[in-house]
Amino acid sequence: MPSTDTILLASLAPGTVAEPAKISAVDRLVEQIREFVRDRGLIIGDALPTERELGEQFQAARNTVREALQVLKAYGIVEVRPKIGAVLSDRHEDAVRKLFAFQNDISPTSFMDVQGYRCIIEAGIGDHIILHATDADLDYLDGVNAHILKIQGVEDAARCDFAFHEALVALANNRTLLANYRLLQPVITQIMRVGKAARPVQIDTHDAHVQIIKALRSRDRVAYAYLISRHLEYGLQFVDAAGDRPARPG
Amino acid sequence: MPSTDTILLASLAPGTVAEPAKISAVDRLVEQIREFVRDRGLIIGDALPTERELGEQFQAARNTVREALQVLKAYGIVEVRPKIGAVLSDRHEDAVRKLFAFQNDISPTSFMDVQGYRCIIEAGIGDHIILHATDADLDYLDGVNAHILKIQGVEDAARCDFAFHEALVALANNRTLLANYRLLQPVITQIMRVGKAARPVQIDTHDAHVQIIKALRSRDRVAYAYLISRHLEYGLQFVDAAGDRPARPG
DNA sequence: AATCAATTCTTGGTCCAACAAATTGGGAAA
DNA sequence: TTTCCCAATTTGTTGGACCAAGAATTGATT
Repeated sequence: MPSTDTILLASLAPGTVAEPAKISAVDRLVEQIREFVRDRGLIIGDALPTERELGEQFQAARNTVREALQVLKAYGIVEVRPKIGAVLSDRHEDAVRKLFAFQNDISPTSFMDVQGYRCIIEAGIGDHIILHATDADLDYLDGVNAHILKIQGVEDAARCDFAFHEALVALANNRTLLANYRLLQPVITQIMRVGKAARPVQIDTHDAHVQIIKALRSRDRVAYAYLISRHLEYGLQFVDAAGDRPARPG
Repeated sequence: MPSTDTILLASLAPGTVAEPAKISAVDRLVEQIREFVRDRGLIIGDALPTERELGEQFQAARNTVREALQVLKAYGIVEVRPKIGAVLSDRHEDAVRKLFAFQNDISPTSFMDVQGYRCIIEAGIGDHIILHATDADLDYLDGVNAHILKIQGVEDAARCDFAFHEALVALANNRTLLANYRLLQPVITQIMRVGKAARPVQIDTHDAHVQIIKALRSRDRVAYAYLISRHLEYGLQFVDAAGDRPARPG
């Protein structure tokens, strides 16, 4: 109820009104460099010209170029190594993820919230998976799931668990959804770490996944929705019990 | 199928391995400034010290401070106004959105994809809305919807339309979901613009929304799922026809 | 005394020059 | 040919300079 009050204001507010004139040299450079990359068709791993060359080419001082490169670096578009120069990077998604992560500080309530989100998504895509997934896809899911049993550390277990659920979401065959789900990777794996630290539950997790895959194989959407919900709520119990106040890293 | 091949590799890859030593002065400054903000309990709108003062306080040259500020600015944490200085900003979400936006540049396929995502989400949250939404919430939805008829421009119409769907998603009562949905705001409103430019469909849109709200009022989840799906597919037709190759802005 | 205009001062925006550190490449020596 | 060392190039960082614009102060006028 309180949240709904702010919705209209937030979305009807002027929002991002682009200021017309007065573009700073740094912002201009950022755009020019991006154009440069686009026009030349540069690809991941290719190196940009040196800072001095960029400055000469775009009529800007080296400091200005450096400020622009810092922005590009923050965006995960380039990665600059001493002596080599700035090379095009594929860390863009990481940058988005990192940035997105600092938005929701990890707190018990956000744990619950994220788990609720997963429940909505993963339960909701059942029909789509059943529609799109081939037997080969489900075999692949089995393969991913099999890794879980072969793993020792909590960290690796969490990563494997996430890989399974990520693959599940991927089967809905929607890039936007997958991208959004991946944004939550740090938070989700954190939830998994906490859960798995409470007690070793690899076997339980594996079995739950097996049942979920079985439901998908038999195209049983009701069973799938039930099993995935139960599976997610199961994990939530541990979080709720053990992760009441998760230690803040750093 | 091709996408699934990369999933495991992507998620099992070493990922973000933090380089142990050799933290740059700029990164150190970024962290120090964030600490400074935390420790002082500074709030949105508060001003940071001047660049010269920051440099003196943290033993760094002004150029270095500026590079750090560029990073903070890219993150949407600060907004620096000439003469005023750097002030704490709440544009963090905008930064995430902007960053997320230039990942998927708008193409017909991504139009389809985003619309598919919306279908999954908005149809999937029916149960949650029915569970959580009060009559007051639905009245509020009616209010948002009413704006659509009073509006002329395509831009405003798109914004209003988005506001309705955003409010709908908000009723699922999950912050994570809402944040994720909001990330797509630029893309979604773009879709709406294209659709509404094809022909003025305010009345159709309004009526569809009315029906959706009615379904929610009567707690009819089947009707809701049907209506929302049809509504989204309806919009998709226009996109498909008119927005085959949407003009690239800029 | 109050108000308004002019001046000064502060501050971000940009540029320049210089040095340190690191890595690369080539050249010299074995 | 191989190995080692030195020099050159490039990023990282610093300090300083100037400009433009806005804020603050000061002064004049009513």
